[in-house]
Amino acid sequence: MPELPEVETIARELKKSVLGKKITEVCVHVPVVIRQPSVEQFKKGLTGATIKNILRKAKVLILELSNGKALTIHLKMTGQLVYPGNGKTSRVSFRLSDGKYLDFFDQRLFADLRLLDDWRQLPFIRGLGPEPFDITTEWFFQMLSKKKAKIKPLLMDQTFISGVGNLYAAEALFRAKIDPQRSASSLSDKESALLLKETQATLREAIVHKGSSVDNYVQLTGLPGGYVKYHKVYDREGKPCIMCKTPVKRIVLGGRGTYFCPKCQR
DNA sequence: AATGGGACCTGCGCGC
DNA sequence: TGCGCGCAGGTCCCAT
Repeated sequence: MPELPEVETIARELKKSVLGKKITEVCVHVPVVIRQPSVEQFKKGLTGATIKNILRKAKVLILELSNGKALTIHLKMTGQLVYPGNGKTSRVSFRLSDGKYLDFFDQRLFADLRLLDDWRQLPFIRGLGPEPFDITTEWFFQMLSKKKAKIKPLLMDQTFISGVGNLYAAEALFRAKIDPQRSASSLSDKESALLLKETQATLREAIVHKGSSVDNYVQLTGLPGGYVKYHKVYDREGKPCIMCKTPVKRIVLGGRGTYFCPKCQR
């Protein structure tokens, strides 16, 4: 599932390969993924526009266009962007001025493509909390101290901290040795400082390895990301903890599968 | 107000 | 072998 490191990987690759190119044709093979505006308006607004800038906010990709509009893409869980693609088997294909296709795939059709006049006004983006890279240890501690919620669902709450999903929340909590079931306000200043540090480090390392290919995530080239082999707890239920050999436990927290070491994480 | 659960969706893995 | 069920999770929405 694409989280901040996966989307950052794709954004960096898009900058290298499609920045400055013009969209010459838009093929919408599966209309349901176009959430805004109508499919006709979407195609009309994109065709002929040049990709002027590419950025990422949390898990959202933003392609700013020469006509002042922006294409936003939220991959949700199974979305993929591939370049160069074949322009045929995708949900949506963008033919570019180099004659190649930027293909959008999405097995489960949860993803969200929009063409917006002002992406900053998109309610989801307006509601995003700061990314883990943008806060200080003092600030983070203050934020946690006001929250009774369990720490792991809170880390995944995009209005609280943005960019972290189920996988990296589990990894960061393991590295900080914090039980995912603890109330956020129960964390000491030292624990919260360590959690922020490990969250940042986990995300950075995942970016270096171009993301985690669980489910469908692939890089823009179609190759898998390389971070899965560094996962310490995620999807390792019953396997020995890498630190103490205790079997990794899986529980459901906030409706999501949560992996942790019951001995190391307190 | 904050939290929990279902809906959205499809493919895969499991058990019978 | 084949079928049906449960599960996977990002976000929205509604109920409590």
